[in-house]
Amino acid sequence: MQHEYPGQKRILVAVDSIIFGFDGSNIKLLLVERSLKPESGKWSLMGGFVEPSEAPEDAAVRVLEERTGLKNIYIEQFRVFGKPDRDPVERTISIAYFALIDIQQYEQQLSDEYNPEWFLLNEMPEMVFDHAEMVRMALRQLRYKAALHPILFQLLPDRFTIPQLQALYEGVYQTKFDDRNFSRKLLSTGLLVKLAEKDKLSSKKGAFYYQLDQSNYEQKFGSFLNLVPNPDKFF
Amino acid sequence: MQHEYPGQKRILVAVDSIIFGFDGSNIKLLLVERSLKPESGKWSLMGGFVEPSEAPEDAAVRVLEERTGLKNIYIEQFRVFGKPDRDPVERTISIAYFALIDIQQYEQQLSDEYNPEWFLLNEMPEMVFDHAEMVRMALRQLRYKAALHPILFQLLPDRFTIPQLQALYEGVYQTKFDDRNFSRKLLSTGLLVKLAEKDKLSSKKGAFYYQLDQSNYEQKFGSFLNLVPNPDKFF
DNA sequence: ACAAAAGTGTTGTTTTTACACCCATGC
DNA sequence: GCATGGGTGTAAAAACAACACTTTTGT
Repeated sequence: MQHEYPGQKRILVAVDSIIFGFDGSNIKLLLVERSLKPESGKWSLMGGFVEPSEAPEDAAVRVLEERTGLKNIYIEQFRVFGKPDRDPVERTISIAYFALIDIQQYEQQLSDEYNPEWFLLNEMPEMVFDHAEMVRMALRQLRYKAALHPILFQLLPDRFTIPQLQALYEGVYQTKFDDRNFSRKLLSTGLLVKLAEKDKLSSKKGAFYYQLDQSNYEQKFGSFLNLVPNPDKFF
Repeated sequence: MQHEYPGQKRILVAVDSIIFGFDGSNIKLLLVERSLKPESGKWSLMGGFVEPSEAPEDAAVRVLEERTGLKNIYIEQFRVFGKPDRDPVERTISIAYFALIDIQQYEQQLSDEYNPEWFLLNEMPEMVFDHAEMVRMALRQLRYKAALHPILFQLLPDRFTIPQLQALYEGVYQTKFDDRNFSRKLLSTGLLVKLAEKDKLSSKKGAFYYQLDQSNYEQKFGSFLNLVPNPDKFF
């Protein structure tokens, strides 16, 4: 590589992805066990280095696919972690992304070459470097963003019921919402298309399946919704 | 420098700050003229490289002070721009910050060693690299964040009147707001402390000066306010 | 006295909440 | 028939928008 800006120091640039999943009842995080010294045996986010010819976002997508086999997932730049000593091996700047996936879909696509594992948020193992802080901030960001935008749909399968969606929101915010108001609020957004079929597994009456109305979804994604009462208190 | 992760390529990391100011009537951006080839003569954000021993945020603060003499200003990480070809000289990843300052205060502190100049948003000069895109996204982000959080106070002097504040909001969103509702909304936030003195320059009746209630400000900063009606339409 | 800008009052509308109640079904 | 969620109805409360009107003071 030529160094065209002389006298400047180049720095290692990594990408790390905080991968949130939902199994129908709980929010989980996908981690891998670190094999290298130091801190081998601790758990780590999915990460890798940015190659010279690739944009950071492409690197995050590539690393995710290499490590898990996952393609076409929702990913969003989140923030940079760059304290000089955050990686004791060598100064490394990390661009953190957060990713949202449907765990079912993941189980099909899964490559377990690297043995990733899902962890509940309150049962997190010891993590390398500053990854615990990254997770803390990503969760905060997820709560912030999900309070305003219909982002959590990315965690559900194509077809889902309103009670499932509510369980998801309750998992993210660790609270109970009023079922009746929640479903009415959701339906009033115009984001959902009701299907003919019902899910009969989780109740006797059965809950109708819905799908996202894709065009409304894209159009309304930018605007502020209010699916979460008193969101402030969660940050 | 030792390369402890062998086989990985290191990359230049820069910081660039989008500096918003308010002169009492208009929002402006502070730019400098680029002296180096290529693209010399075009205008550039305040930027510089991250040193090996410094955190990116510290670099942004340092560069800002070196270039403008400004200290203690509001700065916030915004996003990373990292396309491989964004800087034609050499592959460089830029961490963009946005900064908010009171132009009056700036004029006192100003070091004009680098001849920075203020530009109106609709009179922007040709800019280097991808800086025009950075500005576009920063403005969007400013509008987004200011619709939810009382961030624009950073652009005003310590003491300010409600009509001044309204002019600022109207500048940011390029709209007129209803004066009467705006002031009532603001006062109801509990963020303001009324002072005894009035500003008699801009009207006959005179408008009372206010100050931020610092403790309420910090406490309520995280929660969602609603000073901007229909904010959606601005993104 | 008049104009001009500041800021308060009033009212109708919309949004949000809280909670009662009915619905569909498997057992 | 009865227990178990799913979902709709309703009414009170809160937030919001629109706009009339009063207040202050320089000329």
